[in-house]
Amino acid sequence: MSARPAEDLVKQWESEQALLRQQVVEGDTEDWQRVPDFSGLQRVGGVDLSFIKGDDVNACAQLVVLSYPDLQLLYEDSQMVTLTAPYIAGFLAFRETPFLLESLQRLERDQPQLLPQVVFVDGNGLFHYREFGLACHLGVLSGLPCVGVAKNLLQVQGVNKDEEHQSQITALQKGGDSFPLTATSGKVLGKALRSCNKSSKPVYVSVGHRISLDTAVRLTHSCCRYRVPEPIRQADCLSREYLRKHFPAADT
DNA sequence: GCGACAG
DNA sequence: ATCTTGTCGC
Repeated sequence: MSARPAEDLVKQWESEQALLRQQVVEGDTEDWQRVPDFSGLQRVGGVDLSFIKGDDVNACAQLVVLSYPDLQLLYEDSQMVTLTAPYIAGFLAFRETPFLLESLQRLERDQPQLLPQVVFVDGNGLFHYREFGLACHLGVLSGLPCVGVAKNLLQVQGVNKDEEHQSQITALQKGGDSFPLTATSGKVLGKALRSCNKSSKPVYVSVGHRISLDTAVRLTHSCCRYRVPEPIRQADCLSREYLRKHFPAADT
């Protein structure tokens, strides 16, 4: 009698995205975002989830807060969580957001003075099928400025990884160079950024919430020691470390 | 059937 | 996301 479960779920999720989408603030809202050296910015956050091999249900949700501009670790929180929602492209937020939000809420409860002034999210923001990726979702629900940084290009709204895209990547000569990811509509949904001199493979930056695209790109570059911005990289490293420690490889 | 598919 | 160490190159 019932339709395939995923179909109804996806429709429900689509309408929820459309509703929350209206709450995204696409521009700069903070004073530090408007000055060249980001003076006034002292804490940047990063979130990530790591999984145990062969297990897509149990994961470690990680939050880190780093000092800015030194990028030293000020706070870290690892929490094992049980994921219920499936991963469906375009709906990553429904799988991950609840647990990332809980991490931020624990911090607000226990050490509110350490709350980050901006959060880097592993995934896209407005650069998304319906312009509402994980970074927007977490931004709206937390109310915090968020930046989406994806390691792989999502082919959406007319943005393709074709020869044109490849040649644009080749033209990125040094860290900080970027080019726009423009939708068929003409709207710039994000930017491909060469985040440091060493890596020729760009990262894909887009607005999550309460920040402009240009500011997001500039800030991302300023937080990169390696290809992936330090807050996300630290969150990734620490969550994997946590899993290694608490769930050692179950070999013979 | 083929290709795409953030994490 | 994860499977995977050393290795070739700058």
